[in-house]
This record gives sequence, C-alpha cells and structure tokens, in this order.
Amino acid sequence: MATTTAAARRDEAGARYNAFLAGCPSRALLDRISDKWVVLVLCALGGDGEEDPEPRRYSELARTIAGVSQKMLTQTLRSLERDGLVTRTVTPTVPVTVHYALTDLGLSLHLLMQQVRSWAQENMDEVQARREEHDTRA
Amino acid sequence: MATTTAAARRDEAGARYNAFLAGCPSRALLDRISDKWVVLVLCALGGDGEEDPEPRRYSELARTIAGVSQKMLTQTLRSLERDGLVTRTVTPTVPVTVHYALTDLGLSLHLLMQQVRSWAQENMDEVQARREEHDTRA
DNA sequence: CAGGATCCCGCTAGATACTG
DNA sequence: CAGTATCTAGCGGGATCCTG
Repeated sequence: MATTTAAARRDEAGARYNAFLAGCPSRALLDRISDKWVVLVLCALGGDGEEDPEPRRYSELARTIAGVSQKMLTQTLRSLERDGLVTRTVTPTVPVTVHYALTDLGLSLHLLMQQVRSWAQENMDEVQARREEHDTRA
Repeated sequence: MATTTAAARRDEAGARYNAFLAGCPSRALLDRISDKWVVLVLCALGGDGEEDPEPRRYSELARTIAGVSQKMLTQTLRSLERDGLVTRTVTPTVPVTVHYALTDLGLSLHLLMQQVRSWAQENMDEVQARREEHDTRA
C-alpha cells in the first residue's frame, strides 16, 4: 500500500533480488546466522571449540555467554528450538531444571560455525592490520 | 561512567564474556558476518556460487543485490575495503568507473560462506518442516 | 556514474520488574 | 532457577537531495 515511486522501485528490485537470492534458501539461513547470539549459543552448546555436546542449563548458558540478556537468550533458544537445532528438556525438579542441547542438525551447523571461527582466528590479525593501515593512512 | 548495579553486573559479566570469546578473534568476525549485506556483497562479488571473481561496478552491484540502498552498499563496501576483503579500483574515465573485486582474503571468506550456503540448501527444508510442525502444535 | 550528507523512522536489543 | 511482560533508547537502515 502507498506504493510511492521509491517503493515501486524497491518492488521491482525485490523481484530481481528474489531471483538472485530466493532461488536458494540461503537467505533464510542468513537471517539465522546473522544473529550473533545464535552463533554464540551454538558455540556455548557445542563446547566453544571442544566436542563436548553435554546439555547446558539456562543459567549456565547465561553465565557462559554473559553478554546476553535473558530476553535475547530466551528468544534465541526459542527460535533455535523452533528450527529443530536445539532441544529443550524440562526436568520437573523442585525449582525446575531445564537443559538445552544441540540436535544433530544443530551440531552440523555448529561444526560449520567452528570452521568460520577457524578462519577468523587465522585471518583476523591480517584484517586488523589492514584496518589499522587503512585508518592511519586516512 | 554511571556504573549502576546492572551496569556493574554487565561489567563483571563482560570480563568473563571476554574470557570466553575474546580469547579467539571470532567475536570480531561475528560482527562482520553478522551483517547480511556483507554476505550478499561477498556473494555478488564471488559470483553467487560460481567461481567468477570478475570485478563488478558499483551500479552493477546495486542492481544485482537490488534490495540494498546506496548507503548500505557504500557503507558495506567501505568496511570490506577497510578490512582488506575487497579492492576498490577507480578508473578515471569520463564519468568515472569504479571496480570492486574480492581479495584473496575476501575470496577465502566467500568460499566459507558458500559452504554455509550449501548447508542451508541441504537442511533448510528440514528446518522449515520442524518450524511448521512446531508452529502448528503450538 | 559513484558516492557524500542528512533526516528520520522502525525495530531490536537491553534494562527492569514480576511469576511459577 | 527459568523464564515472561513491558517500556524505552539507540541505531541500523531507508529515503531524499546534492556533488565531483
């Protein structure tokens, strides 16, 4: 509604944009991995580099990732659970205990993320160098 | 400054958060790949799946990605150039021509992104199924 | 053609308080 | 302990205008 000139252009562009990216489902995934909390949660659940897929409690995750708020942590866990990447196990103990664990699907994605992290560890210093060089020259 | 109780907790948390993530440079990379335009520009420059590292013009990129605004495109290209992931080549023709191309570094990251995209194409349907299942049950 | 500068809106992420 | 609900600020990002 209210298709102004700009919106029309964006509409027209959207068609080509979709043709460019919507053909493959990668756009949906991009929205997923583009969330930094998703990656961090995956890292935390995957053992942050170690193969240690032991289930983590909510507070444990919050403590490990730390920089995350309850809202973001819960929200991220919810979406990951919704997509079948993590499992949520509620143990009806006295105060209630909840365990989160990676599914096979989540684990496979986590392994990919680890590769990305490896790339970062190997090349980030060069990126830093380029960045500083570029900054000082400017 | 103005370190309230919450800020103090966040501060304290920040230390552990850094210990958890700052040990590896992955956090800096996360900020990089967490930008969807970065990925899309990398795709466009990398040929979107094809190995076709031919330099692209600014308007060409804008047309290919389409959904992006000039501001975001320019901003993304600037940061990528700053990090040494893409090169910016200005040819002083009559109206001025600018070519963007992936550096070796950018290409390697692009290849990684392609792997992620492959994962997406293979598993996104299952994710979709899980998602719908989860939605309809709720 | 390629991009700088500016205004401005929306949505997200964070803080706070409350509950089972 | 493991959340939920609400409120708000900040900024990402789009639109628009202008320049070399």
